Amino acid sequence: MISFEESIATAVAATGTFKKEEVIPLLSIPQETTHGNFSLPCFALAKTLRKAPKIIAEEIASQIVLPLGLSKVEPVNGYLNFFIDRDFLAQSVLEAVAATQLSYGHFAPNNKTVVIDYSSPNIGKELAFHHLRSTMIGNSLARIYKAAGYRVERVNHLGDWGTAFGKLIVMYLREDRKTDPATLDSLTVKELNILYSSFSKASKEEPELEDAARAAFSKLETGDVFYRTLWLAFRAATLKELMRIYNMMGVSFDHYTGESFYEPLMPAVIEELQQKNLMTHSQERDVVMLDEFNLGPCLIRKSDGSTLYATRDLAAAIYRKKEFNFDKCLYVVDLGQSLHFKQVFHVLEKMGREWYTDMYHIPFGVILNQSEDGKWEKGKTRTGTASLLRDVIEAASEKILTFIDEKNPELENKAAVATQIGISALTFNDLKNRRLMDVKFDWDSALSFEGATGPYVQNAHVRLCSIMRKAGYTVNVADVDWKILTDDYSYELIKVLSRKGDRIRQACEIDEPSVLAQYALEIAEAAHRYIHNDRVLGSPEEKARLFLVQSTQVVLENVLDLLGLFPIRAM
RNA sequence: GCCCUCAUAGCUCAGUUGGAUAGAGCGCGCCCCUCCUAAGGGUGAAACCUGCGUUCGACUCGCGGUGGGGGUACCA
Repeated sequence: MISFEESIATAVAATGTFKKEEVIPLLSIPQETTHGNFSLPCFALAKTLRKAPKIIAEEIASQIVLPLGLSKVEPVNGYLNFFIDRDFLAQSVLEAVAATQLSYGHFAPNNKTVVIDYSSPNIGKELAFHHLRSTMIGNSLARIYKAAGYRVERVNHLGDWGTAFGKLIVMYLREDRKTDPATLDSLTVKELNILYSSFSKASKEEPELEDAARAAFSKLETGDVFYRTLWLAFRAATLKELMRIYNMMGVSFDHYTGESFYEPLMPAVIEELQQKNLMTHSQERDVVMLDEFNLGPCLIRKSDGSTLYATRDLAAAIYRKKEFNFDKCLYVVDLGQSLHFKQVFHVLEKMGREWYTDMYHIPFGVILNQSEDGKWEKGKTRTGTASLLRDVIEAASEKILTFIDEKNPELENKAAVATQIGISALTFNDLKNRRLMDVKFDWDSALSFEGATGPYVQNAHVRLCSIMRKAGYTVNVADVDWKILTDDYSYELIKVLSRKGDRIRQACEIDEPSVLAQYALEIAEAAHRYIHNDRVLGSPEEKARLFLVQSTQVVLENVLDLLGLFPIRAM
């Protein structure tokens, strides 16, 4: 199918004014309905043609031969406004939806591979609310990239290696806990979390504990069997809880390759750095200097010889390139780590890995918590200022359940649906704004489900499903009279549906799920308005209108899915 | 100090890649359930941090301020 933009461009070019390739980037979609579907500003030509834009627009309008599907063109104040035939638009959009269903607006495979690293929580700590961001942004990006034609490798780069484990080990042994298999097997994240905070507290009194932790990690890294047993137990306990939450959220990964996975690969990295003469010894540590990029040094090895996360990220990047031969590799990590990624990418550059330009840090704003003196600052798991993810999910689900009891007490599987709506609400709240925006967390707004929220979008989907259910039959494309779908409400809704492909492309280009979240709101809004104004069941226009309802439902269902929201059918 | 990032209505945010009269939600004022889920629809008041610059045209791009947040060698 030839796009409207293209046929307009061809027609305009035929008048001998604009060149065809000049037109498409200039075409915009006016916000005013009275300005048509596409608008071409003619100001750019004023200089070369030595004419007023107003005159140019009028001349083109009088000479142009309208392509198929356009009903009129109108010159106004130097703009050229194009109007699409309403029934032509209805037919071309809805036929495409009918033919492609959930994959309407998706792109053909492009033979490119993208690796997306997201969620990547630290083992030994409970998931805090801020982990929702990386998890859901990454989850949505993975779905968006797939829709855009990419092969996607979803990687959970678990933080299961590093000094943190030294801390846990030190604390565990210091508290003289049992280390028999049964006890280790029944460990919970909660206990580990407490162990963590006790370490932080204790190390304030005894700073030498920090050294003990580093030593313990060093011992772990050099292969101490007993320490490794403890480490495995800590890891397993966390993973169990992690999987429970991921399942509940509908999130999954192709690879759970944590930092420890790269442990055997690190000596090669260090050797290469040495061979290429990139590593220098400074302040007792092994570093790569990055002065030429106006950056501080990248730390490769501590004074006791153990590695840091930059070392492991280098090994991981090299491994991923070899394993997946990616065209892009994304790191969905908060903006506080942008320096770290800049350093890692530049070290790769210095190592001669020319694919370092395919590595992208996809930063997002941090969750801010209000402290007692009223200032907003980054929450800390350690000090307990950050809320736990499972607590927030639980509170959201509970609140939704009271809604259901009030509005639709007969609903089946109330509790399960409430959880799905609750999680979707939190997810949507996280995705609806540009990812770089900081999020000020407070319980009231996190649990506010009125207005532009997940439940609003889900409700639109539910109402569409409800109409379809009550109709009891589905309409075939061949039986639709397109002329019926030309009133203002149908037309506005169809226009929204027609933009799906554009939105997917844009969301993918700028790695921004909020593009689709805003789009979901647009669909929901147009759908709510449509079914409020155009009665479907029992009306003379029932067939055509029901077909529009079906089409809208399919489009919305997939958009919800691309965002990682549950497209529920009853609430 | 240096680096990154954000600034639009009372509050929380959109703004189609530089285009015409800057849009929503919450809150505030009204209206609409004998009507497919009122978790809805309609309607009113209300805004581009500041100064230069680029441009036919700037909320959007560039430079300088101001304010919030984050980062800045052995945590991740």
